[in-house]
Amino acid sequence: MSASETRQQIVEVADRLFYERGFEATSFADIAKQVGLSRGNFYYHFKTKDEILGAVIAQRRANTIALLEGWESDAASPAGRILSFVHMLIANRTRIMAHGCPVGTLCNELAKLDHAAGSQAAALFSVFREWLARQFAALGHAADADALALHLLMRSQGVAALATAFRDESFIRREVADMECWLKAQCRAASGRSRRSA
Amino acid sequence: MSASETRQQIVEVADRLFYERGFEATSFADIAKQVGLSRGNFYYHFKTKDEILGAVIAQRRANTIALLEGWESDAASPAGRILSFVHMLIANRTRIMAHGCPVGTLCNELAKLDHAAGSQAAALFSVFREWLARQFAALGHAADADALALHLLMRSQGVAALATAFRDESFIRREVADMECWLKAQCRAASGRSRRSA
DNA sequence: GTCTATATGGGGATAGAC
DNA sequence: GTCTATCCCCATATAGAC
Repeated sequence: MSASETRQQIVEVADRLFYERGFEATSFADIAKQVGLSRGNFYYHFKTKDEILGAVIAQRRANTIALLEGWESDAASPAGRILSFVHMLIANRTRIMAHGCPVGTLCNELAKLDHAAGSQAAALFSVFREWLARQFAALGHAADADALALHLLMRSQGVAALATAFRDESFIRREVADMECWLKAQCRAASGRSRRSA
Repeated sequence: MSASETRQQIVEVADRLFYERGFEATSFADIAKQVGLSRGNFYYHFKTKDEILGAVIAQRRANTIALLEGWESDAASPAGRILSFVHMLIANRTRIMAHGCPVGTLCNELAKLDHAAGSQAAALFSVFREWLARQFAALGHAADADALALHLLMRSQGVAALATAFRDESFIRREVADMECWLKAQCRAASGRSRRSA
């Protein structure tokens, strides 16, 4: 197998294990075993654990950007795009109830470890934040687009955290429905304002 | 020093370190050092790390119940009591921005470790949940008291998660203000309903 | 590019002297 | 109740043969 293919496999397995078990709890041996590699050979591809973490975060960032671009082309309206974000909670509910939000839990873990990559992990949130802010701006909320983006991110994080603790799928669905209501209210507020100013 | 005093000191130090650094990342040596105990002597008080975790969770549970009882006597109205809960985010903002919510981050970590104590940690959420539900019921929201309690818990978790990632105090204050608005709306909805049914 | 063998450090946990 | 000394395991990381 070529080096780049092996490297890619390592990153994919590490990505999954860091999510399912956490960064610290995942050992080189765990990753090497699932890739089908000896521990020794592992170091040919990655010198340190932090290097793998950096590659995993970079891949998550690229995947996130691709995901958002997909939503951008799938949905015509800003509101429809924001709904795609909200419905991610339902689409990924099983994994969320088992392991939480991949971004939120990684940020929390790295914050506690005082790890240098903490800011790069937090930047994954920024990718969502800026994309959501653009959608809210397009919706007519130019002035408070960032605050609305953060508010929705906040809700998704809260839902993920409690869904993990209580393993309650109906809670997720109820809160998603509440976010849909909230979003509709934001749409009305924006169109109401534009009518008044017209 | 008496055994019970030493034990209590161990639990307090472990509680703090589990919060600040995480459960797995905290070693016996870390705790022993801060208590001023040798590693060997440590095992006189606690046989396993899980035993310490159990004691820490039990203490957190007792502290939480005491906290809620304090709010119960401090504030006369259910709305005032709920506000005490909401304002906890501001009172603890510095620690939250550094290490997240003690309950949420512990639940997340234990979920990933597939640790047996995960359900006991989640029960800490239940203490808040049931207390909040009682306040909402007293407010006149008997039918959806639990859903409202979960909704507020969800928000506090979301705020804690993003506050840790972005270290943004103004975000916390803005979302707390939004929760106050939401709470007022719930009060109006309850009193409006009771007037109509009268 | 992959392997085995190994160095080194730290973790949890125990035994037994004081 | 506290200590030192020690065991064992597993972690990251390296060296060098193939």
